[in-house]
Amino acid sequence: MRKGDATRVRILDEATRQVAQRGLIAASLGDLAEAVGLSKSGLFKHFESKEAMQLAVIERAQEQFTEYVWRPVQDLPHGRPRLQAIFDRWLDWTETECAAHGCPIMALSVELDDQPGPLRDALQRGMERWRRTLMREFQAMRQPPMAEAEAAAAYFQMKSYLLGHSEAKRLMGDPDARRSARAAFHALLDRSEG
Amino acid sequence: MRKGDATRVRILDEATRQVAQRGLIAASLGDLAEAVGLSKSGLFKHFESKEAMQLAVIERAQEQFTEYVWRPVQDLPHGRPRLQAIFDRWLDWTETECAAHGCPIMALSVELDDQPGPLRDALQRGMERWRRTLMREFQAMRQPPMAEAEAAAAYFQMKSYLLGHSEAKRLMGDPDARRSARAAFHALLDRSEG
DNA sequence: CTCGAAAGAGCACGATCGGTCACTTATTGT
DNA sequence: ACAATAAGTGACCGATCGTGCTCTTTCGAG
Repeated sequence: MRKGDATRVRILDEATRQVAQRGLIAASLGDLAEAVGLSKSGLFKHFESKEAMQLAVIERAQEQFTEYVWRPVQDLPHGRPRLQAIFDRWLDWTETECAAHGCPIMALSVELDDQPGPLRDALQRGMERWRRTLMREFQAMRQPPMAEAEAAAAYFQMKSYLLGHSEAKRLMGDPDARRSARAAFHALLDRSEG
Repeated sequence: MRKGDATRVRILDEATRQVAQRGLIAASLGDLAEAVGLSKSGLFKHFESKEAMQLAVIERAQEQFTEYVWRPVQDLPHGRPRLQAIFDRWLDWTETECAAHGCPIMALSVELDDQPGPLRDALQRGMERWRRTLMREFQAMRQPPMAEAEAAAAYFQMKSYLLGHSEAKRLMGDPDARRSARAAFHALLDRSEG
């Protein structure tokens, strides 16, 4: 039961890459098996169905994101220092980690946003948790903490700048994308500070 | 030669819907033919290949967007009034026009952003033109016109809010998405005004 | 009205899709 | 070390993919 788990992770990591590049539907078991170095049926034995694998991919992608963006900042002080570090780390995620194949979470977002079901639910759950986390960081910028509505507005803008950065950088090839995003975000932090 | 053109438009409109929902690769000629009421080969005669059709879909989607967002505002005064109208119209595009199947342009953006070739080029071209148009509107907010770099920064934020709105509304089902986006955008306009 | 051309139907192709099954090989607990 | 079980293989299924081909229907210019 131990070797199987290692293989399963290898499959999911490769699947995450292919999903980021081609989307959930277009990522085929055949290509995936070849990339991992397994036969199609050998790979398939690790999952009950393709949808089960897709679900696992969604969880894995969010795990990777958390590992990359959240882990390095979780010892920083709450509020502005942590928010700045998260933002920069998120930019790195988009520009470096996802440079070759795209961001799996963004690919999933666009693909699943009009497709109800357990897959979308899993994605929404993870993103909602992450949103609550970031809102708490905004609230911690002030003493007493800012109102929930204001934190929600701040989160909306932060997330927007990150989406804007991704499009500008990845699709449009804008070399100033990172600078634009950071400038906008720092202005937001200034506005949010008491 | 006239009936063929009408059919071609019917095909492209339906194809645009399917591309918005499932993506370029996953939108199949079989389903498309059935939805339009043609045989697969009858439909195929209107295009040299699937890629040629995909290219036509990209052009058509941008045409639809321009028609919906730009046309109704082009008689308004330059600067703030027109920008406000564009933003609201764009929100309508996302919330109403694309409610059922998603925004084709956003689907194309995510799918093509790491896939060089004529398809991505066509998409980039259209979006760059639209960006220049919006930047000119920002510049027209001031006398003398604001610097190009500042207009670029303003455009970046505007586009970001629209992306944020789409994700909040469509994926997360946030009922406040429109309000959040409008509030952020109006604050941006205030900041941008001389 | 006629006739050539355009529009479309029907069929078939090789490839690939997700998925199953019987079988062999490798790993693990005892 | 040995039996039990997990991991992985290969052949195969029906369905569907994009794309040709030939044939029929429909249209529009003269």
